[in-house]
Amino acid sequence: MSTLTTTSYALLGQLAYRPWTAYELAKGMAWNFDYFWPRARSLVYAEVKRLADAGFVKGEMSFVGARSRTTYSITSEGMQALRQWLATPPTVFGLEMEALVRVWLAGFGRREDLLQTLAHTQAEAEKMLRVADEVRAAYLEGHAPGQSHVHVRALLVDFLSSYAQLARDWAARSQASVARWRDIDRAGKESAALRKIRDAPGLAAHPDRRSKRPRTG
Amino acid sequence: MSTLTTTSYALLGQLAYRPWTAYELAKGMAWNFDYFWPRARSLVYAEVKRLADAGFVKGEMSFVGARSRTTYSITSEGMQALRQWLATPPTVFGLEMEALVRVWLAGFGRREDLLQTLAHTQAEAEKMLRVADEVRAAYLEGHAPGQSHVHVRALLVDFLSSYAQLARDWAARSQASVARWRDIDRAGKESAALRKIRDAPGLAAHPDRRSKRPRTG
DNA sequence: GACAGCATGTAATGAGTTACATGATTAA
DNA sequence: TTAATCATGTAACTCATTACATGCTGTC
Repeated sequence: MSTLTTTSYALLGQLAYRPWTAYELAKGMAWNFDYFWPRARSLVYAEVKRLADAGFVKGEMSFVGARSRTTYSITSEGMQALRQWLATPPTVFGLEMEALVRVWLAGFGRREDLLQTLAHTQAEAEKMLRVADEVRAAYLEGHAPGQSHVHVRALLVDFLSSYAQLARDWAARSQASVARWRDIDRAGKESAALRKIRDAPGLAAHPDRRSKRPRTG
Repeated sequence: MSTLTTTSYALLGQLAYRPWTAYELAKGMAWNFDYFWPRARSLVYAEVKRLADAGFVKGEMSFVGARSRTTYSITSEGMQALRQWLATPPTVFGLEMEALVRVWLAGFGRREDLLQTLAHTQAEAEKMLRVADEVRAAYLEGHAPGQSHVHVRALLVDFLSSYAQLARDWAARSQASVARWRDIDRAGKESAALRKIRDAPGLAAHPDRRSKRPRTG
């Protein structure tokens, strides 16, 4: 066990609250991290075993009928490792968004393909907003699973809701643009494109871009 | 060669413009896709070879001194595969953002660790905004590498700039919140957190949330 | 008593990364 | 002529995924 991965720390973090069975951990990974650190269920089983080998968690075996089940809890070494990691700077900053790859390549496909991609993105973003609504309601009503950490979870909710809204709005306005095209070719679309590029947010603050401005194109 | 990956299609897409050497392809991957489909340089060499084995691209070997160099170009089968893929629905929608994992776990670390994570995120987002500024300037001046596809690239620029702005603004306002804390514990921070959660965007449109509203908390 | 769904994993495989190696080119 | 940088890969490894296997539990 040379170094732990971000996934390892996500698991350690869940175990820092209380002991979980492997199955519960897998469910928790999906519920808590899927929108910003998605991992397959089966990886959890393997990873928590690595953590046990390294002494950061310990597993207690019990039985359900003839079947064994392991409940894991964090050790003090595990807590220490978690605390140390939290003090290091983050490494990964980025998206992984296939839809954007498709947009980059859109010129080689059909206009309808692009519209489909955008519609799909909008639908996914709206699903995310609905999930966010439920999570927000749970916190506001005081019975969210992470209620004891509301003050930090609020930062997450803020980011994820804002992101989902951004994705939805972008998909919607992009669909509106593309819907006005009659094909995927460039001809006759440059000036609108350049206007969009000019109006995109830059490093300087643009408090009310996209507001009505004199049409000078 | 059973199935191609998104990375394969990203490469095919670059080759759809013109032939490239493996080195140029690797540079292009970094330049064009790093912000939404980041992949290691070495993967490009392996992947383009797979594409050649499958007949989707063909490589032409030449020499620079004693050293060989391969220039790849797309075949008609490759173009066809690309077009077909563009007609399928996208699969992946999501972030992969370590910083958010750290926020989720922040309660187990120190307040300064959280501030560091947020500052790092803000710096990265600002770097991204600077890059976006350069890209936008290149398009507006008419000499961007992808100028012939401005009309679709404008959609990308729109998304990425908006995303970078979102990340920066979130990091900034979150730092402001956390700066007001004296420790990482929950005590005394609930009501502000709940206010933040309530004000986060939901499925319904909130055109001017976060505007001044009567303080009733 | 069977069928659906929950629970608990293992096996095989692959996509992707880091580290290494080394030739060519350019500037000091 | 050395050092830095650009160019062109290969090798070893691991993180992660998909597919499979199988036991338990409730219900019709």
